[in-house]
Amino acid sequence: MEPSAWVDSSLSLALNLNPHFHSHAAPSKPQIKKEEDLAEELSRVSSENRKLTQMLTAMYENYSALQTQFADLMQRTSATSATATKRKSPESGGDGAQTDQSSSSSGDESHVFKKPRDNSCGGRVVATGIIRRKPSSKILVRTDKSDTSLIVKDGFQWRKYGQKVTRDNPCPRAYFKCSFAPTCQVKKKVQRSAEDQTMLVATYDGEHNHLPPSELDHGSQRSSNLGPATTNSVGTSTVSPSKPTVTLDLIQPVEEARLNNRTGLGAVEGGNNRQPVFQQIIVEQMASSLTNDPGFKAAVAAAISGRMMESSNGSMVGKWL
DNA sequence: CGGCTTTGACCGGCGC
DNA sequence: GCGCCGGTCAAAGCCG
Repeated sequence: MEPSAWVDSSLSLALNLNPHFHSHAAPSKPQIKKEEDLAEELSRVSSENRKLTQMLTAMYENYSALQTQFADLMQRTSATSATATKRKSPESGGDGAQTDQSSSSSGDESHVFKKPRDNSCGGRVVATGIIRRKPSSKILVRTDKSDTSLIVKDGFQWRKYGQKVTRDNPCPRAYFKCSFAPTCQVKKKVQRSAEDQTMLVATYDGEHNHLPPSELDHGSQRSSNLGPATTNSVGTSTVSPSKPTVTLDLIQPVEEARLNNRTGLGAVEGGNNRQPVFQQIIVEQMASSLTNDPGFKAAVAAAISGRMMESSNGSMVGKWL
């Protein structure tokens, strides 16, 4: 399945950016005319604001639908693998996402707790998501075919400290440490998927003990993003005009679901029945994230100025600038 | 010159 | 004990 096919993530900026195109002939009473124009513009801006809010809400609903579908898929997968694990199948090498979940995440666990094979049963349980003793998450990032780098832009600052070719994948695996805070011990591994080489698989180990640099720059107070390796829930990397990537967090939905249950912000048992207040918070965060992003501002400014140049023959530029 | 990447060497765990 | 493998170290080189 192609996630990007389900969610239309394109943000149309084709708004009505020229408020004066339906102005009448030269006014005889300029002052009144100006007030009328201002009122008209105000109502227009309000309606566009509503449009944007609706778009954000729609985006959020698509996101929730994806999460629900993935949670269902994971439940079915774990149900089947619970029976499948009775017969040990090392290196089944099958479907990428599924094998990643079962084999490599248990491997990640083993490296942190230094008791890798002592409790192989425990490892299996961990892999199915019933017990998670360590914040480890995995994300898949679709990249351009021509992009050969192993860089996943997630809003954090990473220093590469190693690269290795592993046995089960001809593509090298890169090892990164968080370099933003010296005390931050978060690591991540990035490797191209063996099945689909346009997909980067990033595995995060540990928790950041700081905000993402981009968040700090903006003075944002969203400390809730300190979660497991902070897989940039809604704000950080979604605005990346230079690289049209679709990020699908394969672990976070489960984690977030539990968090929501704890905080009472939303229930996820068996479906997508979050409370409106949570939706509103998400929408507000997305909007805030967009408005705080200098890149987004620049893109909007460029779009606006472009439209102005097109439709106003240059005469209205002065009014807008 | 400092920070980052590259890359071969090294280390520890595990299976045989 | 030996070899394999994944993960890490650290020296060398690169770059702004």
